Amino acid sequence: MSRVITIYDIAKAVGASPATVSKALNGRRDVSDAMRDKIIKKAAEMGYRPNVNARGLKMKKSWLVGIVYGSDMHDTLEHPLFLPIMDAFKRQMEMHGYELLFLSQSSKFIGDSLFSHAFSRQVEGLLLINVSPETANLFKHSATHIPMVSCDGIISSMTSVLTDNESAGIEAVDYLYKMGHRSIGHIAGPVGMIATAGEERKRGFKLGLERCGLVYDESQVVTAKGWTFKAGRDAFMQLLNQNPHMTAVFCAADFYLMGVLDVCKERNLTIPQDMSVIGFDDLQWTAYMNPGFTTFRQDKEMLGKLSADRLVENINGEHREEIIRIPATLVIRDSVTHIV
Amino acid sequence: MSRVITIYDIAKAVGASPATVSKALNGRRDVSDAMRDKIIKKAAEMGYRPNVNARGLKMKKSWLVGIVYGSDMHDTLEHPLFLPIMDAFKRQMEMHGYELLFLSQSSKFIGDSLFSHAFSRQVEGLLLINVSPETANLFKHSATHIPMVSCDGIISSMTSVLTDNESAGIEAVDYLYKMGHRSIGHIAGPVGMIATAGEERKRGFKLGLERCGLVYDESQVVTAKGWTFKAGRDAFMQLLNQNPHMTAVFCAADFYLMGVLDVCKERNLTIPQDMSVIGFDDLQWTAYMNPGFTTFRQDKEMLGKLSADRLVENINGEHREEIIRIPATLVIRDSVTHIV
DNA sequence: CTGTTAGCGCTTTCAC
DNA sequence: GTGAAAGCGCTAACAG
Repeated sequence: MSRVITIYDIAKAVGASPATVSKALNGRRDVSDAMRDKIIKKAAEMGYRPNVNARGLKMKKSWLVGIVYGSDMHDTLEHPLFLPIMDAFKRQMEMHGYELLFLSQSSKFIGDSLFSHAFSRQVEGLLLINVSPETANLFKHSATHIPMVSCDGIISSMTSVLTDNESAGIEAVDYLYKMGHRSIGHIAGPVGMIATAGEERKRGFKLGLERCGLVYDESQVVTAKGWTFKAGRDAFMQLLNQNPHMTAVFCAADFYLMGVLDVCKERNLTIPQDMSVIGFDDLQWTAYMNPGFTTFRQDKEMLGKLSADRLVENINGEHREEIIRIPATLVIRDSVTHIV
Repeated sequence: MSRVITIYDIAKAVGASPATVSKALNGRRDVSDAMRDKIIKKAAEMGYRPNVNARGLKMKKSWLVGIVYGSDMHDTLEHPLFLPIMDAFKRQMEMHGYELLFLSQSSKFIGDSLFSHAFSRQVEGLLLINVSPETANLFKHSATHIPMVSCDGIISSMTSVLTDNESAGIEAVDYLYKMGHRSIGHIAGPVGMIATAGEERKRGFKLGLERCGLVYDESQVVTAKGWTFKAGRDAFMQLLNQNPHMTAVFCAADFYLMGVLDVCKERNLTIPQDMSVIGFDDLQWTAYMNPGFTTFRQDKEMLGKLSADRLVENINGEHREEIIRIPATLVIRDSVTHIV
């Protein structure tokens, strides 16, 4: 940090006092127009940059929020939702005048230590993206209260913004039903993990069946043992064995698609002729597979934006604990066939 | 920002002066052990958090660096390298005592305005991840000089940290050669884009051929018109037409794999029996395809870590402009066959 | 060892 | 309209 221009320098240059410069730069009305113009011009000329920290020190307002992401699983770092959500969040926070401090939960910084950092930097709020339940707990039990919003995961006692998984589940079944399918299976996401997405999608699946007047049987759902290819593969295998006549499967995650594909190849089942499939997340490659996969797209833009709006509301004192749901959209490609 | 504990509060509580408290808390030696213990204990008890900004104001050291990411293409937000690199960078910066401010280059904040932000926050350095050439230019021409490191892209006049693409290209050919292939094609990445990865990999391809004693012919390389599936598909089609006897293809990006797959299916070519293929990036799904794809893995951890180390060096005044290369590793799976 | 003082850059009364 | 003065929380001389 080399020699930097301060309001004192400007004051000296235009022959005014620092106070006046401050006022002019902040658009106060009690400065003559002539003086204001002169100051603003000079400031630009000298390349003045306000020292946000000094200002914050005085005003007790940092205009900084922290963002905490990631579970302990390293994989999530490659989760395609994170960056888009963060980016949308950032853009919206910028609209509100805030900037972002990056606070991932690396092992050493879990819990209180993470809070220390946040506090020491005077952050005014925290966005939690997909944090692990343990961390969430630490946060809730922390003595200090700081406005927080959880995105892509429900954390009780704070506003949570996430995809309407249940409705998506219903829509999946509905779509499959309309396409003529009557024997539908579901590979559910694991429970007890980050977020409750797995359970919610499964609930939607059941509700969808009900609405279409189909009877639900335990055998139609197999819960995968993780959000991975392998887990999907195993689950699908079991599902097929339990439902030899199944014509369609709704996967709670695109990751499972690969497993389904694998098993289908093994058993000589063609997609979509012999097996229709719907995924979840619209991962990049799903569009390029052959056939292209029909899958749900989460509205990452909205997820980030609304998280930002809620967080600002919280910061401004309007604390309300609620769960906000963003609809997912079904992206129809070629992995579901119409049967008669 | 509610009522917050300061060193004055602690001073009062233990009956010492703020200066002593400051010294004790900062591990200075000129405080009696008894007093130090008392202060530290009290501080913890009262939940004291140092105000980093106040300290920075005094010390002229913010312990903050900014991170600028993303090209103008929205897609990059889903680029699987970003988050891992950022995360590795963050962890390493943390080791050095720094925290991260998030400065994506949303359209409105390009160029000087981005600098204003960075400056106003007193950031001591900037990490540029894969920024667009235009932005890079704005940075270079900016009047203000602030230590910068470019990751995953070469920007002249600053230290750049990136994968050793050329060597990877050589290795690809070498491996293919050892597996018995003699007619090898290459789908090159587009030129003039972010980074020079495309050109570098192509250069490696040619060098590899040379080393293996194979003659290179123009027809063996087709440059894709982007980093997309579609571009890869078109390129491969052309490549096949130009080289009917080709038995292997080295793709500059995993994205191209899908296109290759597509064309192979069309032409009834089985991978790897009829066509061996190598990709680049080790995207998650490449492992789960059937067959699993052989591809290069970039060392995101190292990319982030070294970027951090170099940036800190720069901040500490050791300015050197260099290009640091990190080797990629060939992840061998089943998309290359041994021919006789 | 400990405390007093001054000042980092900024904003904000409150006189003038 | 303008400026002098005080203070945000912290640290660095420098006395004592």
